[in-house]
Amino acid sequence: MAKEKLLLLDGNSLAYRAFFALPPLTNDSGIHTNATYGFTTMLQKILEEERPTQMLVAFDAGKTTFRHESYGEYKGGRQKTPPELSEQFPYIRKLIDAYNIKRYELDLYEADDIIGTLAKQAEANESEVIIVSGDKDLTQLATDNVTVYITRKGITDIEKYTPAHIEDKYGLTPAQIIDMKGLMGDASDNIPGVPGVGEKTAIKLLKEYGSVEALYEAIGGMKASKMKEKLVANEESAHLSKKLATIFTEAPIEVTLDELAYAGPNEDALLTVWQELGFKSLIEKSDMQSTAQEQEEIQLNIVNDITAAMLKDTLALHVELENEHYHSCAMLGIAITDGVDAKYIPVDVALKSDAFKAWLEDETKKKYIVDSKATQAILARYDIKLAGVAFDLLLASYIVNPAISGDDVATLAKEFGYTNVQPNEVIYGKGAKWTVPEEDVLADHVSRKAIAVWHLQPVVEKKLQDNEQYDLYHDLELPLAEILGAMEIAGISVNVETLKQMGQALLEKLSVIEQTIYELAGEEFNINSPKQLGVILFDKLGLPVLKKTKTGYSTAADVLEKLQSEHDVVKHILDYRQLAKLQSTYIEGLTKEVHAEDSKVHTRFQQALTATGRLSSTDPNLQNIPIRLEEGRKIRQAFVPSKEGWVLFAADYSQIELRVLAHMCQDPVLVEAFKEGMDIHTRTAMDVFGVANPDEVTANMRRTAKAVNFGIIYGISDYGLSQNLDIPRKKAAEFIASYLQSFPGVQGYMENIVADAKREGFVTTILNRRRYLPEINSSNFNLRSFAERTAMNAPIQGSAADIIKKAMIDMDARLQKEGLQAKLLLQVHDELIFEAPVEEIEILERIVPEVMESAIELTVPLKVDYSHGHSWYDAK
DNA sequence: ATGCTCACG
DNA sequence: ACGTACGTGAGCATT
Repeated sequence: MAKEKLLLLDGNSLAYRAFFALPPLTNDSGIHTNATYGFTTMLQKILEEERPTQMLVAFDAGKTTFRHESYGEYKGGRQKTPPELSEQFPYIRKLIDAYNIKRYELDLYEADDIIGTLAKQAEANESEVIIVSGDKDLTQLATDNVTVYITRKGITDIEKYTPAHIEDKYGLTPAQIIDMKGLMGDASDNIPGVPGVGEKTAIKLLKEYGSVEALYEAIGGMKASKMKEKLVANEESAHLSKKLATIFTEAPIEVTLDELAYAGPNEDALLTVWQELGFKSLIEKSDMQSTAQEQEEIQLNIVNDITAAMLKDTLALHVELENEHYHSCAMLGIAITDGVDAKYIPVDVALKSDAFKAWLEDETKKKYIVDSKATQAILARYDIKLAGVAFDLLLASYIVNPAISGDDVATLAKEFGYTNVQPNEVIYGKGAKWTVPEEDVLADHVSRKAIAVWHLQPVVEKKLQDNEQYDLYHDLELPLAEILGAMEIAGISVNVETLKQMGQALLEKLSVIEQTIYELAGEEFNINSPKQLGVILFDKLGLPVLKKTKTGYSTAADVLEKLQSEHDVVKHILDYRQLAKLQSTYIEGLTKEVHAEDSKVHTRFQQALTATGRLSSTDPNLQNIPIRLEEGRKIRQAFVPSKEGWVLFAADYSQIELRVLAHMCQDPVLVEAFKEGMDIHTRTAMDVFGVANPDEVTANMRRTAKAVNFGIIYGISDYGLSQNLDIPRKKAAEFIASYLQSFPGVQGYMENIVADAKREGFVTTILNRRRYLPEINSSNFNLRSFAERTAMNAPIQGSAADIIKKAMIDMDARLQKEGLQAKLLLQVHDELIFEAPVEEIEILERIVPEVMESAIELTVPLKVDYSHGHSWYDAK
């Protein structure tokens, strides 16, 4: 018989966890759903990952348990279960039933005891057992066959406690967890323990004595101390606490293991509960949606001949593509609609119609499109210059809420309550199963997309108007899409030969370093594998473990840097890492992206992706080409102008984010510093360190001040700063306090922006871009803190993005007005890269800074630095 | 598919 | 006490 795998869930604990981890969601009928939703997602994930053969969810029974007999105050002083949670328990039971999972509760016993008892029985049967709970007490049950999963931060993130993990984490055996509880107590269960003994002390004592009993036997020999006094005075409490914390594994349960067989959910029942609770995303994700998503009939003609009458003044247009790589992929089909009926135009029919091409290029013929940039780019490959874009669903949705994910029309449409279009996955399948369907199915799908766009245009534009974001969408993002399209289509030339030579040199260097590492390590292994590297460094060579990841030892650069003095191999590994990154990502990866026809790379700028309003760049990412280290920076020598006699011209904003901050907070010292053109990090150092004269600021003071400035932009935390500067957290906290005292305007801004976010649920940028922060009022400290830091950072990063986007639009207009050949090629968050005939450099040096600096007027000046050269490397 | 690491602003 | 800097994308190893 195949080995059984038993999954035991602590129902109460997980429901509580889910309730407090998630914001207070409600469904359409006003029922709270955060606990049910969290519980469901956790369950889905664990079912998917573990595929158990047996399952049970245990619940606590009534108020009193056998523990109350020995200790009346057990779980005393607990806050009453919030009513918002109580109302969800019936649904959780319903959900469990719909999954066909056994649930069980037993009078006088807690869920822990049921779980402990069953785990023990199953282990005797040689089953594999997994226990899932939010309560670390359960870890005492871990054995070689029983793993305890404890949720951490949220509910789907799980820490797996095996005996080895417990040894690693606490230096204790699972059984000693009970002793630990006995000594330190547990406030949430009102278990007293020994006052004054916390986790650290408890572990120390247990490492020395082994158990509570052994400790008290040996206590006579312990040298006199405050701690000894406390231990002696509370001996009884320690023994009682240990008893209370001990999970009872002999509970008189009436279920047997054979009753726990799990064979999957009752899909109909589950779907019904999900619908009742309003779990739309889960319904959509599951395979059960076919029953859920009824599609209405549409009017559709497949046309073989395009007539003038079809090409109206305003139409929704959808060009369906094979995949997202619109610079290289094929078109699958085209649809147009005026909302009444749809016309599906096969690609070959469209391409041979001059009337259709003329319509596409006619500025006065208005088009409503999902993704105008993709459409512009694909048509450009057939020498068609798309004009007259009057609506872009992707951009409009993104401005309404940048968190709206995905570029699939169905996903976007659903956000606005329109469901009469299927997700791509349903039509094409995904992964290896992807196929283009029969023409009638394809025609229907593509037409539905066009119809969706037509219907959504007024809906989404209205929403933009209501939010006072129409201008941002219409005057900034929409024209920017066309400019980005032109940049992508233009591409940037890459000298493949240069890359190839660099690659050769790198390979030689790498193989030398590789051999050195093997020699120093005493064996060959895969240096690229953090797992294997960890074994070599920390097990074999015995280096101290300073940081761990979820899955093992951390071998990140900041850790290795601290280990350099411990062993010679570390330095070589750092070198290897640096060069290997260059080789794989920037030599090999980039080379693969160069188009053979024109020797250029054509990135795609994602305009509707980031949470803050920034762009991102893919295939290849041209926004993370190395610059900080010289070896990497040389990669930029391969980026060259596309024509003889041309050069690359680069212009970047100096300190744009800090200037934005100065503008928004109006702190007098910060504003003054920028107005006077001071070095801002030096100025900050003067204030933080209380130095009156810039000359007295040392390099180290400036470096610290710079880190503090970054911290301010990111939403400061003492821990973050301490990590960055590798200083004690206390020291970091002092720097921050000193900063905020010197710049009270900044402090006020930070406080206000967080308060605004808590009230409104979102923060905004200079041009009224929004970022919603649903977790800002969470009772979960981590979620809330993250949202608070985001509230501080998003307006700064987002406003900087607004500014450079506006500058790109102004710059495009200016280049046209001046009749220049210069072309904008790239944007890298705070810099613009052009190529131009060398004769135009003089004029660019005048107009580029002028346009960029006046893109949006702030109360502090914007400053732009610029340079040019025969490669991107030389434009420095 | 996911986690780790590392490249950029 | 909690457990962290903000925003991205790509390659590799591993499951």
